Amino acid sequence: MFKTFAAGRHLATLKDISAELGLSVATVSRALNGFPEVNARTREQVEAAAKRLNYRPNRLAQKLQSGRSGLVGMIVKPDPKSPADRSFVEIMMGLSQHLAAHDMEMVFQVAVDSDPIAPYVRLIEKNLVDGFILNAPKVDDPRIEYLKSLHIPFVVHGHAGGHPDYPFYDIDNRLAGEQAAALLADLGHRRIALLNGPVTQSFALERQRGVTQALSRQGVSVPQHFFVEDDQSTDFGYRAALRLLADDASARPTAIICASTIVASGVYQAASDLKIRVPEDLSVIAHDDAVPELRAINFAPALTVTRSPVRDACKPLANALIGALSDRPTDELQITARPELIVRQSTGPAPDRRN
Amino acid sequence: MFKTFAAGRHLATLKDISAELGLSVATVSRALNGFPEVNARTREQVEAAAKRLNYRPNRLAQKLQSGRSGLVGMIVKPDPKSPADRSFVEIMMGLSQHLAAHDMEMVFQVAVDSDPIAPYVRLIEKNLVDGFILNAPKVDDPRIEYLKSLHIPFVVHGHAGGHPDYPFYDIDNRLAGEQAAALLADLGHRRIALLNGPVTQSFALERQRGVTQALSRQGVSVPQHFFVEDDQSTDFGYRAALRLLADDASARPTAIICASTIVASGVYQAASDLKIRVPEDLSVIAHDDAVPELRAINFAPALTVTRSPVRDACKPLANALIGALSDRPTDELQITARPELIVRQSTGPAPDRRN
DNA sequence: ACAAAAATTCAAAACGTTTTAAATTTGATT
DNA sequence: AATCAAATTTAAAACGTTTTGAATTTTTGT
Repeated sequence: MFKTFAAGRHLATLKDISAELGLSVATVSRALNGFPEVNARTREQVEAAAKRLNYRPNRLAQKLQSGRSGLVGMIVKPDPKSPADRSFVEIMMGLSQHLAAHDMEMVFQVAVDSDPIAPYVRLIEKNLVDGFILNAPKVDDPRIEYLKSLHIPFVVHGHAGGHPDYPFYDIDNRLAGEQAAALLADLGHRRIALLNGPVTQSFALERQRGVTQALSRQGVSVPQHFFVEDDQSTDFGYRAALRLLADDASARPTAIICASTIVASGVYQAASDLKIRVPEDLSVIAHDDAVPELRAINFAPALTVTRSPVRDACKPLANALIGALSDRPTDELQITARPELIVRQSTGPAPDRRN
Repeated sequence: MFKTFAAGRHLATLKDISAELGLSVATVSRALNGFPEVNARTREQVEAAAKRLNYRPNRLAQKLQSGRSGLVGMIVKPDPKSPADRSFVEIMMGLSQHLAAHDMEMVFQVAVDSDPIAPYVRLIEKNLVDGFILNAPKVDDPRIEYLKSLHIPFVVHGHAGGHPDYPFYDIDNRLAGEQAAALLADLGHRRIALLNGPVTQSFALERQRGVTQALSRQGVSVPQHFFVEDDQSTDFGYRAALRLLADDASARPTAIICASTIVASGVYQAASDLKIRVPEDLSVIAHDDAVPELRAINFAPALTVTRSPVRDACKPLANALIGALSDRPTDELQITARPELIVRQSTGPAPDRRN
């Protein structure tokens, strides 16, 4: 049998401190909040008493007064097409840590609604959160327009195309595509396939642009059906690779660019099933978010990647969110990180160039 | 450039409604909260006005008054030994949905501290949450003692051994172990190995007990080194299986019980590398949480499992938490679910029994 | 028509904080 | 010692809600 939350204990309040010291509540509040006008000795006493009584400000009362709650919302929408996609977890975990360092908390919610903004409305109308973290933005994401129209602070992991006027952290997905395609083209590959995420997601669109750009710069043109898009599952990688590699050796791709290590593992499987050797017959390169599940270095042969750890996004995102909450100008809070090209054993010269 | 949260809009308050109708704030509050003493016509008017003005109660003000916030905390501690363990995600996502249906929210936090209760203290002292969801309890988990001592409501996914006097949802892990071991023993297996989770976690301890119990009932005894425990990674499954199966055919296990499908996939890999056939030379059975990442049915051969979907826990857990928050007696809120034994193609008669 | 009872509404206090404007104390200057 | 300014502290209001106890209105019984 449980007592209610409040029943158990009494947390010290400003009033307790003020009673203890014979000061007014106002002075105590100011002392603790570092106002310049309070006497140095008074401040010391107050701080000592606060520590002694184990005082913790009541966030809810603060918010009631100030309009700030120290809570930020993160709403994730599971994609029914790829229920195993847990890319948000990394961000959530990292962000939560950095927010905690600034004494903020994250309110988490799963969106089940089909209306993309409904869960945001819900949280906003509850008057609970100061701002939001958005992830996996779609091209022209309606959530962004909505939050902007309400002047509610938010930061975006990724960005939604165009010239964003909101804070975001993103990696240079176009560059990642370019790096991968350029590496392969330099190795003599001419039939290069791309197993991409859905191009309604802006990261996938950018990657595709990067690949296309690098290829056309190098004068390589590939058939349309070499560009495949779907969820980012191993299964997708497996099936798509099987199909592409079913053609005879003169028509099938000699290199595959994968949206993720997850997809690449499917490609490895397909190649192994078809007795196609990596990298002799087929070069494989993937983009690597460095999530712990599937590490590129553990592939056999070790996987060549364009690498940009998701973890890297967390601190800048937390800082950007805090900046946005305190009215700092947006343009200071826009970060585009460069992926790193790491060449391992899964890429090699095009088959007709060997020897 | 962003305005602060509050700057943008004005949410209707009780005062607005009371002004609109010429009533007192108190009456409006009562009307909306279904108090019996308000006149039926008045209530109608108030409800109409509330809808018209799109009134939403300010949760923070409510909490300030009532001591309830409608927020529950979930704190997860990533295990440094198995950084890829994301078993909490399923619970988080499911629970968040059910909580939302009751107009509650989940505050999420990652624990970095080595002190297991520190993050709980933090959240409690902020005076923010009404209760907690605990997951992955250790045997005699200190968090449970702490929360009980403070009379703070919580529910546990899993349980911490003994005769719990707190609300929990757990599967019958001992039964799962028994089912698996009994199936194998019935098939004639005598050398049965167990790749378990760490027995400091109570689920793993229970499974082990179940296995031991079933085996001793059937008069089977296995060498100590057949019981292995570690994180629940594919890698662990792979390495442990390689080691166990390295012995010659008369000494090595003829069946392996795995803590999860993840571990089983490592075992399959090892068997494949050693040219040991499943199920002819080796039977494999795993416990299946039915997480979307790795589905037992997609294994080749399809994996025999004891199955109990994590998802099933979410609704009972949400209900239990809500019950705990409203002082319902604990014993109504204790649920132990039976796993289901699903025999597929990865288990068969012991090799010496074939034909 | 009048008092008593019941039904309904109200004003005010409370929750814990911040902030405004005013009051008090201290120190310096004459 | 009196005056003025600066430094420090205070009381009170505000945020939006619920609840207490009292006040008002309506209904009932005679």
